[in-house]
Amino acid sequence: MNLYKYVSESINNKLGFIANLEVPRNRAFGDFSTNAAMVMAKSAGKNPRELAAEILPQLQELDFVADASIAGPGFINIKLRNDFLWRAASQQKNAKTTAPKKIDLDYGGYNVGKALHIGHLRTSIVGDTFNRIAKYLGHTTKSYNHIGDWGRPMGLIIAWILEYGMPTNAHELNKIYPASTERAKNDDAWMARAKEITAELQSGNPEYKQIYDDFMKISLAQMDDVLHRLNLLPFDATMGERGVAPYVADTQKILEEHNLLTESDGAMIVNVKTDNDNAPMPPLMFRTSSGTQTYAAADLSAIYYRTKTDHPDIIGYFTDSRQNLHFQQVFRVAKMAEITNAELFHTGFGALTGSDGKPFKTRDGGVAELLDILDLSTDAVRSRVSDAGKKLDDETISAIALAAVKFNDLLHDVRADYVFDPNQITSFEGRTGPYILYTAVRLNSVLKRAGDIKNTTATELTDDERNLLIATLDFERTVQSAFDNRATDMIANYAYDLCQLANTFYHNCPILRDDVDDATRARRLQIVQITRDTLASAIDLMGLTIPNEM
RNA sequence: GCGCCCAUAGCUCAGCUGGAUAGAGCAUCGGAUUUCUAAUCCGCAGGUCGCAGGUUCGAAUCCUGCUGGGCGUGCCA
Repeated sequence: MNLYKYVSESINNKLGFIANLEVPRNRAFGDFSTNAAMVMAKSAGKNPRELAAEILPQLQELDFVADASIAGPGFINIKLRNDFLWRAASQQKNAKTTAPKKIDLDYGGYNVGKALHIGHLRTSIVGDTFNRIAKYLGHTTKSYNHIGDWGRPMGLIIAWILEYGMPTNAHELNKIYPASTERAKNDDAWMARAKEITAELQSGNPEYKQIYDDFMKISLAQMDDVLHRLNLLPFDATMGERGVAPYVADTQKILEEHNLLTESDGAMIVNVKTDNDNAPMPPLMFRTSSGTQTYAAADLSAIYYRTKTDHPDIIGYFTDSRQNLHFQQVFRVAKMAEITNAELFHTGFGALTGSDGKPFKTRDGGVAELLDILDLSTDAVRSRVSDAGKKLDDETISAIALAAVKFNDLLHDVRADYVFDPNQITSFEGRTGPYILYTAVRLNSVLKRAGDIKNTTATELTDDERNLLIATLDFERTVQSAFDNRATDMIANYAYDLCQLANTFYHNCPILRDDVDDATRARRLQIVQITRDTLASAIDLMGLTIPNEM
């Protein structure tokens, strides 16, 4: 049950007034507080405290209110009845929306012929978690991996392969693009050749197409490997620049019908600047002067394709914030040309920086590869396990290591830059993924030892028990809020807060010890079960798995 | 130049509904288990919420200006 929503609506119905329900920072004040009296006081021309005294009896009539009192400038603090709390917490959670939507999600966006690097971490993890959140709420999603598989990098790679031969594995393949780009910097003829090959590949040159198909296989296998290791939901479609290429002509036709396309310096552009813009708003480039497809054309055509085939209510993108302007342009054109009616959103991530505030680089100055980061974390877990004299299998070690990386990434506000510190990834105390999993393992361990759990009732609850139950009742609101705000970090922060309360409870409230009476034991076991189930749901939304032991 | 984003404890971050004494983790220091997993728990200490104004009964939160940083600003994707 969404406790907050229930209490808030009940109070509003009772008072016939939309009041603001808050959770007091200091829990000693109560479980909830409302500023209704303070807000109403102004229009009523009354003193807030006097008004609070008038509405207090009405609130006390509500069946879930154990106690309501006036505090400070006119807050009304409410304490919930224990039996109500118990019934609410014992209910099956149901966060399903009453208005399910069709949502196309675009994240991942990997590049063919390049290793996945640290920059792909957020789009993968945050996009995947958002997808899981949307599904949890009952929406229908379709996830697209809009891969970079048709642009100039393809020409650069093919040019290299023509000269030096086909790579046999991903490691070799990944070296080609950087090498070829480096050469193009000082070799204009090489760059011209790459551009030419790109244009010819796009217009169907069979020789280039064959080479392309060959290294594409290596690249797709590499992507699958990473997806698997990150425990991401499989993409519903891996369809990128090339996949939408057949729809560019249709899209172009629509732009022409709306008289939006103009020619400029040999390129085809759409002017998107309006008189209201004081921001720089360059035109959207639909086709380059050398005749190649642009990424804007690909994204527009993707919107066209998705609208035609999926009829989505929402199309959402998760990429880094450097593409903010790009998506602004694309969205404007999509609306100007009436390509879609769907709500379009783009969530741009901040960068991962080093401790100097500059984009994160490895010690040798290179870009950190994603798999290297997972390996780093795995090694740290392994040595910690062996230091502690524990024996855990590889699967468990991988699960813990992955939790460390993913949770660290999910924890931060997606819009802000955050400092990426390898030491933090390999430190497992406090607010970390391993802490979350450890808590779940502890709770599972109690349940396993306890055997069957019978439902019970409770009217007396200790503070530790109450706080924990109330926290579990905040889960549905958190998921909804994470969805509304596209803020996956809310899930991670919620999970951490829940774990803190769970560990405090665990420490202070013995359950299976001999000196615990039956009623207390039954009550606490049920609390453990409720907490475990809630935590497991949060862990699942983050795409983590709970090990059997830690 | 112009635009967007960011600035909270030594460090990393919450505070996404404008509320009461601004919260965590790490690091430092001090405690707790012959006990359901110590990757845990409890405590001490640590803050002019970048600066200056404004709106409000009330501002870390909203507005304006400034400073500092990141990113972007038509043929890379």
